[in-house]
Amino acid sequence: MSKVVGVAAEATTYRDSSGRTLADYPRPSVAVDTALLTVTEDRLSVLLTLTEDAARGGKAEWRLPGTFIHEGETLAGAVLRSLRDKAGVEGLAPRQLHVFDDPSRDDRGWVLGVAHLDVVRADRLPESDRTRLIPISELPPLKYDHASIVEFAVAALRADYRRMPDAAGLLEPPFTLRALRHLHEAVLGERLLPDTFRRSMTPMLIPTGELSRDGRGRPAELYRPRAPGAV
Amino acid sequence: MSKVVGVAAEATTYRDSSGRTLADYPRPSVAVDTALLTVTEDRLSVLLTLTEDAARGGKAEWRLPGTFIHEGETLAGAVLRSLRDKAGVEGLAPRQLHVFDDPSRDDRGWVLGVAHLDVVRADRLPESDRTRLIPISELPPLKYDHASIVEFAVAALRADYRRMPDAAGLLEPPFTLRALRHLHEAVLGERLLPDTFRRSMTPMLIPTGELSRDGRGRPAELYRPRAPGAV
DNA sequence: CGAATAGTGTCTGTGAGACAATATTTA
DNA sequence: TAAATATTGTCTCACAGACACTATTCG
Repeated sequence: MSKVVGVAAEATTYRDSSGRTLADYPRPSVAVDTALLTVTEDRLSVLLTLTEDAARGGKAEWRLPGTFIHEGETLAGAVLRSLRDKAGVEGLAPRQLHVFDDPSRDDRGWVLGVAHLDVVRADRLPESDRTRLIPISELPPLKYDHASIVEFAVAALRADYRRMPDAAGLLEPPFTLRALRHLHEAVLGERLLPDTFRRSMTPMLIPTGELSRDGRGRPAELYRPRAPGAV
Repeated sequence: MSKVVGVAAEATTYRDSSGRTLADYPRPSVAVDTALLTVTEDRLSVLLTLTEDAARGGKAEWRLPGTFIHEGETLAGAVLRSLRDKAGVEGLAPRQLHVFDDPSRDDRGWVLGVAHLDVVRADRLPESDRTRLIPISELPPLKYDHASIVEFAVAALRADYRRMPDAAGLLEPPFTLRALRHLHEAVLGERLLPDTFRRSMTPMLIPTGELSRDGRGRPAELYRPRAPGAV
């Protein structure tokens, strides 16, 4: 039998009931693609990059940052690596969304795509001519099934924000209820009543006693998120 | 470079910016494992199988049915194949739950495990000496991370049943509210008040006008599930 | 003082939980 | 008729939405 390159060494030790090893069966390439969401100028936005094809004379197309998973690496590790390499962002917490498995979804071959969501404050995203922050209400056509990934990601993030204050940590504590409400309005894409919002959020916030003196009117109290599960 | 066997043919056509093809990078094996849930004797149960190791003198261990994905096959296709081959069940609707990606989770090598949930009526599950239906409250130790998969699956199914009547179609319509309530009690693992349950479910049910004459007391009306999204 | 913003009082409607009453059948 | 089950009435509580009012600051 021909020699097999580029596969896990340990995979050659195990033999199944037919005497075959894992390496004797075809394996898919596995990619991770990440919808990196953030809020800029009160709008929920996603980080897009230009395809490499553009650099080689092909048509420029927008896509989500992604990469193929390496041996010995977790999916989250691959996501962090791709975000570092393609967007220059560090230290995030990727969340797995869905595996896209249509055998013909990638014209390069048999590729499973594991969609991820990650969230980061916009000020930690460096500007670049290969990447851009686009409001999710103004998405251009995306390559592969990346538009579906953005849909999954937005739905997941909105569910989080309906459940608790600043689930993704986009706000630096302590913050005012006004700032928190503006953030939620951006994420959810709808206006919220200040009094209803306050009453629904205060059980999950700890008042600091300090006041914010930013705006014109009466100073607002500053809050910190309460540890989830606490009374 | 050495010849590569057992990989997608098309994968050799595409070359990336470094001139490499997909086949030049190591790829993981991808397995699907399925928690096949059902209700027997008013208890939520899962289908377990004995590991092949047992047949070859190894220690007998319980696991979920699973298989490696084949080329050109979808994940759902692999799940259906594994359930047909290992449990003799046909015609289900697998639902993707989560990818388990710990590089050391499988001692045979680098294997990603895509956990799935599927649901079927117990009477369609043939008896076998290699498979068993075990109530989820009495699970034995499971191989790999299969105990986590069962947890994911149970949580997903319970969320479905909290949302709508018989989300998985375990009941043959038309059915009485009593039968539906017993089913929900089995899935959720808790008692439900008959009147509260009725009022929460009737908006999603269509009364047939027919009556059931099974039990002793006043006959119960028979209902069919309303198409989701309808008024 | 007046504008602006923060925060509270309170009314209303909705829906879940709970208990009680009524309805219809079989033994 | 008595027991069993189905179905409805209704009370209470909690909470979201909505509007109005009070509180505190800056210019």
